[in-house]
Amino acid sequence: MPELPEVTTMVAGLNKHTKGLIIKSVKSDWPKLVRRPDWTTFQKTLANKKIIASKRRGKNILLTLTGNLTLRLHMKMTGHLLWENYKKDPQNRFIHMEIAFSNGRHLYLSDMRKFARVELYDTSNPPQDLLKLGPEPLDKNFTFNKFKNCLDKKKQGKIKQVLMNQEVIAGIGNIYSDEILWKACVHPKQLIKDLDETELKSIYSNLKNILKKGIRLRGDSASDYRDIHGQKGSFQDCHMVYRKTGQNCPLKDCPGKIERVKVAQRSAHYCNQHQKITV
DNA sequence: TGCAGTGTTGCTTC
DNA sequence: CGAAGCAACACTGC
Repeated sequence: MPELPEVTTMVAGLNKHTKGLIIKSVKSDWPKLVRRPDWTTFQKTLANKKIIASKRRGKNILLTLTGNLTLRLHMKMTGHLLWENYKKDPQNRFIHMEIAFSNGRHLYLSDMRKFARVELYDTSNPPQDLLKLGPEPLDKNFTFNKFKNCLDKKKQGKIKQVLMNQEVIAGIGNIYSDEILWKACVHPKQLIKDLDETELKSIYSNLKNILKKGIRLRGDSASDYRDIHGQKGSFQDCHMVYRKTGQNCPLKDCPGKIERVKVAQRSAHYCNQHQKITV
């Protein structure tokens, strides 16, 4: 599930522990997770490369390596990275790749469902889908006007689906979009064209605030996510709607109940009283 | 017991 | 072109 806050937390951990380390070898019991180049070339190319720094772009982890190379990791649904001496936890059993460093330490990729994808490319020639990502929502340059312009491209779209569209804004997934819309008092199926200025402003500011809160709490471990030490984040303790179907709305004095609907084949959770569709 | 549901994305189809 | 459906995989919970 790693969304922007979880990926941010992982990248911070990588920069603390793996910066400057030299890769000795790479192993995998599921080489299929490497998209390109082919597994043998991947192994050979990585050997003796140094990690210069790690960064995040959307939900992607990008490791800048020597040799003008970038190692891209996408955790998809259930992937997370684990550093040497990580905490034992049932979610940390699914190790499918191991990077050994010349100082004897290791970085592991655990992924129950094996959806995670790894890609090594020339930094000057990044994959198309990375280039197509929308702006970073926590960027200083991501102003309210930028936000409105992004949404304008999807006038007929439903707000939840548009918030999760990585080509519109990068990094938001199912959990954070539900929480943002609950706080902004907007129904997940509300069409972009029917949002008024007040609602847009509220979505914009809550989007920034809730993602920042997710980062402060080191991510959401309601399910499988763990940080690189194998430890849980705590955003799940602050869920207002996500997977709370049937419960009372936690908003002060709101008599509503939490309901679940499908939006673009994903489950959306919302309050049936203070998140109404308006036209 | 069995099958629907689960955080994401990209490919195929219409 | 865009949107919808589904596959990739393994586990949980009804």
